[in-house]
Amino acid sequence: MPRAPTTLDPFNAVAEPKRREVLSALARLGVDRQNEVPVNDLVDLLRWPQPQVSKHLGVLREVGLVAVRRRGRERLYSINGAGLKTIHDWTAMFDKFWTHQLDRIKQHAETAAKSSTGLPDGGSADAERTPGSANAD
Amino acid sequence: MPRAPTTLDPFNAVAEPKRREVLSALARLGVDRQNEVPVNDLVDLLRWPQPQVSKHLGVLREVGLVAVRRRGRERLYSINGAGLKTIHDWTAMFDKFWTHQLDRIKQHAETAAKSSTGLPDGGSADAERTPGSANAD
DNA sequence: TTGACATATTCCCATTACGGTATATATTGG
DNA sequence: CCAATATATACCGTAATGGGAATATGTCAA
Repeated sequence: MPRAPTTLDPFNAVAEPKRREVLSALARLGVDRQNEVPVNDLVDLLRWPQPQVSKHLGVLREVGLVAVRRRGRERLYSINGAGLKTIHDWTAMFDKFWTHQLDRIKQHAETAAKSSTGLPDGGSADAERTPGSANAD
Repeated sequence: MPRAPTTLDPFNAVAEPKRREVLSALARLGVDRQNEVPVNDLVDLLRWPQPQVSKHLGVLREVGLVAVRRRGRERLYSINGAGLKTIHDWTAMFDKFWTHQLDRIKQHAETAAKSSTGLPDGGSADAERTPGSANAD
C-alpha cells in the first residue's frame, strides 16, 4: 500500500499547495458574493487551466471541504468549514507545544494539579537542532 | 509533476495518518518523560516495524515537526510545535466558515439570486448534495 | 436544432510515496 | 576487538498522484 488516498480526508486534500490556494481564492472571492464563487472566477484569479481548477475542486468536494450548487450553467462553490475545523481541532491538541515552547526552562512550577489533560506540556530539554523548515504556502 | 513532495511542509507530513499517530503517540508517551521519547517506546506502543517508525519520524524531522536528541545509543524525539502551529494558523483563516452556520449563507445566496441581473431564474437552481464525509483518523 | 458557454471527466505519463526486508551506522559493554 | 542494542538507511515493488490535452456533459440563447 503506497500512500493513503488523498481523497479520503481533509488532511490529504489540504496537503496539496494548489488546493490550499483554491481555498484561499474561494474565501477571497466569496466575500463579495455570499461566499459562492463560480469556477470561472477561480480560473481567472488563479490563472490555471480550467480542468486543473475543476479537478482540485473535485477533490475538495469529495472530502467535503467545499460545497457546490448549480446556478444555470455555472457551479457555485463555497467553503465548508467543517472539514477545516477538523484539522484545526486536531492541531489544537498540540497547542501546548507552541504556546510555551521556550519558556519552559524555568517552568519547574508545582502546578501538579493537571492530570486529565491527556497531553503533556512544555518542551524538550536540550534538543539538538533539527532542520526545521516549516512553511505553509 | 505528481504531488508536492511530502517532505516539504508540515501539511504534507501530517497528511499521512500514520504520521499523525506518531505525533499523538509522541505526545502521549512524552508526558512521563519530559516530552522526549526514544524510538523503541514508540515502536512498542504503535506495534509497527521499527523501520517504519523511523522513516515516519524521519519525515516529521525533515519538516521540523519533531526534534531529536541523542542519549547514548538512543534518540529522543520530541514534538516541535512550530510546524503544527503553522497548520493551526492556516486553518484559522477560515474559522468564519465554521463559527457561524453555513446554511445561513446559502439561504442568503438563494434570496439574492432571485433578483441578481434580472435573469429569469426558472427555479432550477437546486443545490447538489456534497458527500461531506470528512474524517481524520 | 445548432452553437456558444461553463464545467466536469477521461486518458496518459512521469514522479513520488509507502510498506517490507535487509543492511548499515553508532554506542555501550566485555 | 567482538557482540548486542538502538536506530537509520537503501533497495524494491506497487499504487496513487497531479498536470496536460482532448473530450464529454449540461445549460442557455437564437
